[in-house]
Amino acid sequence: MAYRKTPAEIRRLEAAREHLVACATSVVAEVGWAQASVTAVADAAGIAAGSVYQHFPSKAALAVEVFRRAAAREVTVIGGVLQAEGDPVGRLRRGVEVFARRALENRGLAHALLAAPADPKVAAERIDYRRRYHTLFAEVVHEGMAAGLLPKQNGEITAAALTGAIGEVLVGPLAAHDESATGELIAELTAMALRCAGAPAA
Amino acid sequence: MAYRKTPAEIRRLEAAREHLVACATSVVAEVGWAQASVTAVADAAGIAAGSVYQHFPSKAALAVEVFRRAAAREVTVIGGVLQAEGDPVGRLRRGVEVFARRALENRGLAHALLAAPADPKVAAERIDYRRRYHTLFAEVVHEGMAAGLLPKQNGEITAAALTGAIGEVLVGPLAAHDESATGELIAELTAMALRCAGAPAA
DNA sequence: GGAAACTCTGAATGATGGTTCACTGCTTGC
DNA sequence: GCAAGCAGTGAACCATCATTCAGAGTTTCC
Repeated sequence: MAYRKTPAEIRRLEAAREHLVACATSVVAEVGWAQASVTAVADAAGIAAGSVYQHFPSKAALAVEVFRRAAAREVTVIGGVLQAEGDPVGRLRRGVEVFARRALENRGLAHALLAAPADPKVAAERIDYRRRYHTLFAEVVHEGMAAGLLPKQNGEITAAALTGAIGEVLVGPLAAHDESATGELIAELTAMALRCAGAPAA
Repeated sequence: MAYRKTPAEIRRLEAAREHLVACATSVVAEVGWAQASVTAVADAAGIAAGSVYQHFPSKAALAVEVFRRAAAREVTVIGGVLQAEGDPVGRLRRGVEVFARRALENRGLAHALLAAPADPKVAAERIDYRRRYHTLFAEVVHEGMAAGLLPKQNGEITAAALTGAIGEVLVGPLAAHDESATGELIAELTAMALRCAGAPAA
């Protein structure tokens, strides 16, 4: 017993891991999952390729961690908005707006989360990620129906539709490089979402 | 000049190519793009792996051909429905219905076209495929607005939203193996699509 | 029948990129 | 200072497939 990790050493290792995850996230946001090789990620973090395997058992595990962190951040934010106090329809509108704004502000990452080609493990995470949005939207839709603000409908289907609709509308602008007409885009997107859920026109 | 393809030989080669495309389509529908190796496809067609390269310069070229054929069939059918005579809203409803019914009747292929992980060349085709739906939906929405049946809106955004919404709603059931409640699914899906475009409730 | 030109075969080739590992150098506890 | 044990390195290793190619089998035309 001539070696035992001191607290400072543990902190240093954890920091290195965090740094790796952060750098990997940047690389993925910039070049997508397919181009984010272990070498590229390691280079970005300033370490050797082999060192990645001191923090993660495989490339897939690192990729999953990157996805989960980013996905959790988004879901938390949107969940907070959708589950706030007050009018369900207003919350839905605001949720869509925040979703779109955040995506357009961090396009690379949004594209990686929503649409960029990814290996199977990450694709599985993405399904889960979308399911979480389904759940959140379904809740609001159900509350809206209960409050008599939305017509009778299958909340789960509407929720899935909202997820898909918002994603598809944003994917084009996310891939494009011009930032024109963001305001109009968001206005039209929220209007569409409200119609989709059956909210009466303002 | 001691050899020149006879018409029968040309026909035989074309048939072989068609057969290869058909078998490749089946394989892709069954196991997805990622698992459809050249060997697997060649085996399914009853030829050697090397023979694939007499009909296509690369695996990617074959994959693109498979995608294009299947995509063109779907777009043609849905286009026919959406561009028929009569009430734009009715055509939209019917288009969504036909889309969903066909997808649920050929789940493997629908999944391959809509969602299954694919290599870049195929992914690019998929973007084009979805753009064709955008165009078709946008036309109907514009006609609906012109006829005063739909409220003022950005037709392109609604069209993209419809594409994404329908895809997302179907992807779950497409992956699942139970065929329960197909009727209700289609009914709810069409109702959602009409709300999304702003058609007044029936 | 036979030479030329083609199709078909499937094992060898090659490229890619994740993973390993022998080695270097640092940290720990005595 | 020193022995033990760990973190970090990066070149070698390895697995996976798409792709090639030399040879075998067919078809064509004289």
